[in-house]
Amino acid sequence: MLKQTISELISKAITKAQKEGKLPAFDLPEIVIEHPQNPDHGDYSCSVPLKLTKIVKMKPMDIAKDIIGSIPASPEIEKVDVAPPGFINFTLKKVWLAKEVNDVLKNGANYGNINAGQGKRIQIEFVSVNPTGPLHVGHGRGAVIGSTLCNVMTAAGFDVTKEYYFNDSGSQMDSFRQSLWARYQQALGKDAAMPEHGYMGEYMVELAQEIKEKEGDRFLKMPPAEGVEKLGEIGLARVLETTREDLKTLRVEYDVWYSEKTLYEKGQFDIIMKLLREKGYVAEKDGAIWFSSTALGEDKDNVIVRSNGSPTYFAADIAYHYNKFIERKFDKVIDIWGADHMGHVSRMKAVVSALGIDPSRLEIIINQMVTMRRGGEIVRISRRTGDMITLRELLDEAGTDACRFILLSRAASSQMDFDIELAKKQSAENPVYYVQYAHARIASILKVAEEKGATDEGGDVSLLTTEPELTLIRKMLQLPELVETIAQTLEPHHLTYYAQDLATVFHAFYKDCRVVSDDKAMTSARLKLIKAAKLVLGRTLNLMGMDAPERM
RNA sequence: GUCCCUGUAGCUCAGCAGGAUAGAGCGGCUGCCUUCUAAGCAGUAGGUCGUGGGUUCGAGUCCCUCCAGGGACGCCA
Repeated sequence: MLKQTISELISKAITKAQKEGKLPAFDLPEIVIEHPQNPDHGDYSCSVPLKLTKIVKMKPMDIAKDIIGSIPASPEIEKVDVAPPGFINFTLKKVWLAKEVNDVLKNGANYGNINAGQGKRIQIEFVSVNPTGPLHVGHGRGAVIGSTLCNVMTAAGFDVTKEYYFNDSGSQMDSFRQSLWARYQQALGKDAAMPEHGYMGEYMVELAQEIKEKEGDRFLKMPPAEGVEKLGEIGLARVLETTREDLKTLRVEYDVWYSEKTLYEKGQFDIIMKLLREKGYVAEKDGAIWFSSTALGEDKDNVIVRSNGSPTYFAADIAYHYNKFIERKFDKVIDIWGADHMGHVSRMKAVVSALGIDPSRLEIIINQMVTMRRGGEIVRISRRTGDMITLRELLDEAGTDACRFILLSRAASSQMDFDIELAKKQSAENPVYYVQYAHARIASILKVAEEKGATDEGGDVSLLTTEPELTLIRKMLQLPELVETIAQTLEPHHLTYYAQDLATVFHAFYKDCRVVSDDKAMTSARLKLIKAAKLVLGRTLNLMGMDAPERM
């Protein structure tokens, strides 16, 4: 990648200048290369001379001059110059830029891939909602961020496992079973009260009705405990199936669906209890067993086994992370949780280090809440009261691509508004259509070219010299850089901005440059360019999990 | 009360490990279709980056105070 080439060029130049005695000795700082906002400042810039003033005690402009004096000529770079107060600016050769079109075409659908991950194994767990009811938008947000991040990490050269963890044991599951049991009895015309903190949503009534129609009253004929258990199993399977379907519609699919229950059945829970006990992180108090997180700097200790003997959600998650790091040996684990899990972050990191695992191998992304609006009015969403807008409803109303784009377009750490009326009403003006339109437009030009017998064969890309053409190429070349940035920062929302930028420069090119014309040589060159642009646009949409339509 | 996230244009939000004149979309206003898709393009208006200090060559970005919105503080998950 060019960014890296330039960075190396500068560090070599500094070393050379040091050897020649122009610069004093010091350890090389990290050389950050960026794109100047003002195109007059060239294609790439570096502010390292400014950073060096503290260490070197020279004027930044002088440092910059010494550095560029030691930069050799290279095939990519037209000129290197110094600009006050101490920037080094690089301008690329137009011919080199134009030739890069061939590189994009050569890489095809793989363009943008890099090898930052070097095949390291990484597990990304996201959504992981209790299987007790339908998904809502907040879950959708985690799903879109997670699946997009998976796509990008794969492109960045990591070996990614996409995983959904479902809590099929524990007290919420009990509550689900009891609620379903009550609704089932009601569906059969019996008088039954809902449990106190039960799932009050209408969907439970529908689920009970559905089961009644398929299975009849057979659960009532069993001993009550068994009936609740068997009914619960069927209900759980049904909810999981719906979850899977909804996510599939959102274009989110997993490699592994991981059951909490198995952590007890297959022994991971016992192992972590033993390990924590051996390491002295376990205390007993009030009849319960606690993880001594305060010993690791936490605010408070946390219960892992209740006084009634049942393990907590925290205990299960410890066992699950033991499985991720120790048993399955992932190099890195990323958990994507909703804002309601914020309190869970620091104790999870603490317990991971208590197990002897470097906590920097665990990354946790918290996605903030989504506020739903219908027009100006805020709609509260709560699964337990059942007052909610489901993800399914949203997908049906606004479409997968529009939903994905909106949910992806904000940093995970920002709360966001999602106005359903706007999403529906504006669907024709939604940014996603702007991007897809650029793709469809290219497809349309290619079709016209084909009809007229024009071809890109033998096209000479060095004919591409005008600003709209070169601006388009420059933007295309940023995709690999973006993949690298996202792999580092774990912030996939930048893709939506890049996609819009790329579409904008294409539309500007389209306005200024006629592709299919009487000039055969130019037609061939530009056909190459737009084929490459189509690939990059398509890849960007593909990374975001969206369609790249041939016509609109 | 303690901890975490957020506060940037009328609205919704970017601003990538401090760097050159603070950006986009939507909305407002003015133009552009006999030419490959006008779901488009060009132009224009709109900001004391919540407040007050500090760090330094330089702060929307880092530190502290305060204000506002949201979230978490459970033997729920």
